[in-house]
Amino acid sequence: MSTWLIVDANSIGKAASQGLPFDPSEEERSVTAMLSFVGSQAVKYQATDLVFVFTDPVEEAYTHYNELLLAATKKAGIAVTLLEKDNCLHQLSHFIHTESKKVILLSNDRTWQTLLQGEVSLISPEISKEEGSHVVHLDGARIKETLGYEAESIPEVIALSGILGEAMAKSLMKTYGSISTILLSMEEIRGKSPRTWQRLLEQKGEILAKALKVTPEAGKVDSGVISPLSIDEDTKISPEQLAALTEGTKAEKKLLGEDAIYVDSLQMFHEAAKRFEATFEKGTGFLGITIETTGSALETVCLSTGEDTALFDLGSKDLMKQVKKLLTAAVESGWTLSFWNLKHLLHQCGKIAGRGYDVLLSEQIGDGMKQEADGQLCLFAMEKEDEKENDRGAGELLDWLCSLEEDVFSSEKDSFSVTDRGYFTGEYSKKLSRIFCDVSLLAYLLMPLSTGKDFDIEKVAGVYRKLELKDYKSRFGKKSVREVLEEKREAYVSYAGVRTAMLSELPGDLMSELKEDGQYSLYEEMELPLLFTLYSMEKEGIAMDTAALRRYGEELSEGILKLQEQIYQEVGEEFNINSPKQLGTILFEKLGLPAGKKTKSGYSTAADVLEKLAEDYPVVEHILQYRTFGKLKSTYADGLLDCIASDQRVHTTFQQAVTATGRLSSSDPNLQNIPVRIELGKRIRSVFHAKEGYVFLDADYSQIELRVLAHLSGDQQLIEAYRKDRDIHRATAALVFHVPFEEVTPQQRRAAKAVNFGIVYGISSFGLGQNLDISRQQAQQYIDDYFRAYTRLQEYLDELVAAAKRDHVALTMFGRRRPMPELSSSIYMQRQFGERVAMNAPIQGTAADIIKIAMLHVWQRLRGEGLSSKLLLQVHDELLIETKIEEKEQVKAILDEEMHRAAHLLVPLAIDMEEGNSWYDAH
DNA sequence: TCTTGGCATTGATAA
DNA sequence: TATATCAATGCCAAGC
Repeated sequence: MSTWLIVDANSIGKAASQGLPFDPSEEERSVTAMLSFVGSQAVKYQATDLVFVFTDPVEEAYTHYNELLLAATKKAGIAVTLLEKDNCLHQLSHFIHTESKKVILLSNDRTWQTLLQGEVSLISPEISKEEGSHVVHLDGARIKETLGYEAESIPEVIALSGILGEAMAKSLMKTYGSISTILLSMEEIRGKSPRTWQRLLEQKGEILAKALKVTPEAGKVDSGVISPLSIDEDTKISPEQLAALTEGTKAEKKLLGEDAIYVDSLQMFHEAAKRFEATFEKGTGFLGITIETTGSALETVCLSTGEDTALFDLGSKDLMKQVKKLLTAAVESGWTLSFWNLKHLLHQCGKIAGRGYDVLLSEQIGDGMKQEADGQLCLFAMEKEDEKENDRGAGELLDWLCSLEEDVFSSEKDSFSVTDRGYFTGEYSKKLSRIFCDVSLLAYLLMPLSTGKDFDIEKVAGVYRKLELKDYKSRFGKKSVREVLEEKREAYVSYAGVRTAMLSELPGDLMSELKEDGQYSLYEEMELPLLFTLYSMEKEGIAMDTAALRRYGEELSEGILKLQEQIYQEVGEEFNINSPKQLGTILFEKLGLPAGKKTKSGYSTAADVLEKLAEDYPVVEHILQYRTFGKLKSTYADGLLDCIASDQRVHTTFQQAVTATGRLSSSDPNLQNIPVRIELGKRIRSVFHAKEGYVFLDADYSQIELRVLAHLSGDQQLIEAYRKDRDIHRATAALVFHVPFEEVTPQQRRAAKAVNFGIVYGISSFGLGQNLDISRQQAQQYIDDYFRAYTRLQEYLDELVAAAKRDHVALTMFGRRRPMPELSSSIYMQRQFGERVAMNAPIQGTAADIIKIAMLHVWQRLRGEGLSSKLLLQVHDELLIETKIEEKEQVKAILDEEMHRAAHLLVPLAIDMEEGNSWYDAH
């Protein structure tokens, strides 16, 4: 028996144009996508004949869409039939009965459900909150089990839905089975839901009429004559037509989830692998890889070349080996592997395989990973269960990834060099980028202001592919990968397929954008190689003296307790000192202290306010001390204790795609804000120590931002001061206050230093006044004097603002871009903010670029020269190296050379270097 | 009622 | 009403 596929062009067209996956504004693409979807269904069900039916009249809003569709189907030589809207069900029903064919209906119109019986089945593409876009397949035999009521009840359900809403209609029908039974049980319904009862009562007649209208018999009476579906012999689908149908754009096909093939046996894998290998041979491109994990095991690997997508269930070690083999083949054929966040992948593989650094605390892993399941990171979702050792070959994948990187490095260990642009280029980074692509870094360079939720793969696809994709959370809610795999396998395949397809397709788009922006070399030569440096730094971690940290915490606890007692006594009651609200009430109402600033919700109790009161009121001094102690205890003593892994080291995460200026940031824990200014806090640094046989070398750039500013502005006075290696703040004070260099008072130097900082941040007299606690006028005077001394600086800063206003972007020396939307704001304050940012971003960003270059060179030389000393931390202008004692002089020389030559400026780059057994001693 | 998530406040770093 | 971060605590509203 031949199989006919009858497509309800109106309803499917509507779904395609309004229900998304597709952009409604791009009707042509929607048509292509829809045709490809229909084609895929035709292939899937081996349809021999295909016919599009349009009901007449066509709804106004979709006229244009339908015209396009009509044209496209005609072009493809596919039969098109116009049905009368009022009796289309009847026409179809007639056709089905007279022709006795196997019929597959493709429609989103629920009234078509009434046609289901025998060999007739219905396919409806749907989009739901739970499952995203998916396909529902119904046939006569399965109606009861799927819907919960008999086929003949369908017209009644549809009629009821119009009055009571779909959910209520279905539930009533499941309970009572038919409208007549429902009407007989009115009293019972009245008890459960009076509103439903009332509506039923009011619209009884309406319901019955509606139900009649949606039966296949409807229309018969009116039209009398049935216009049959006349279908010519030449409507048979040729292979060419099918090929044309399934063309569509690749991404769109992925969206429908019909292209992804779920592979769960070794044999099927081999078949898929053959296809992939054939694709690899065709040429070069990108191969997207996403991997999902559950518990401590890899769960699935999804691969996509953009043309072909497959999801592999990692049920056995053998399969993992096969994946590796496949990837190797891809790399050997010149394919680039693209990952969303490669550093994260390396870490996860390491953890799963039980190597690298140990899992921190198991609870933390669970919680941390769950967040990522919400869609921030494409590659992993992991949950807290099943912590037992379960290596499904993940170690092998890790080995393989690392060996690729290792190969690249070792073969080129002497070839890197510093170019005239001042930063690293060379075969190394080119080879790296040939093998690896990190999409999160590409996206970051293009959109450095994006954060958190709007920085996941679905959103990036939205921006660069104009596709509206659902992320994990909106498709599967809070369900874990494992649950989803068990319950909604098809939906998951579709989800994974889309993401992976995007992963293989986005790099091209993003890279050409970057090339236009002039940022591509920043990616290839700086950010991508840095990824491996950061990975090894994180993996290395830094040793902690746990016992000492615990003692430190206990010491603080005692201090806190004492201060607390004292404060309660002085105030005369107990309250929560940590609550600014309660504290404000106590200080400014009960005790009647003079209130300073205010916040949105009451009195400000910030340190600068309290400090002014501390002299006169001892209790305020105690509160300030309490705050200090509390901060040190909760954030540093307790906080760090929670982060110590079983190797007695803490492994921070360096965020490479967070800041607007290009700096790195550090989290879990943040090791870039360990106290240093006050002695009590600085003591924490003695807990960070070098391991046996090693010593810390700590090098930091001296005033790198001001030096960058001197270079960029070309101000002769400032450049001279640095070339003569003078105390810059003192020199500034001498110029500003018109006194000889030797006679500058500490007070004057302090003021000059504050102005120097202020300049870097984008100066304002108010801000400077705040910082120095002087009047705004006084501060303005300082600024005027300052610019009189450094004449070129003011011009330069003005130029920066002007350029940013003109181009809507601020640039660093190395071409890193920081978009400047603030400057176009209609709000005065926003624009002011924008102006300061326009001055600060190039300076801070250039400094960030320079230290990244230095890091890369230092790290590469440490490895290249076969040393066992390891780079551990970067704190914006500082590098910390755990140095093997025998290697100390060599490492010192490396640090000195590479940090100096990271950039060639008009002023020297000065560094300070110290050594010690702990971070305390070395800084 | 109890838990959870988001916002505000505060303070640590670059120095 | 100075640039860039991360994290802890408290508070309050939403949701179960």
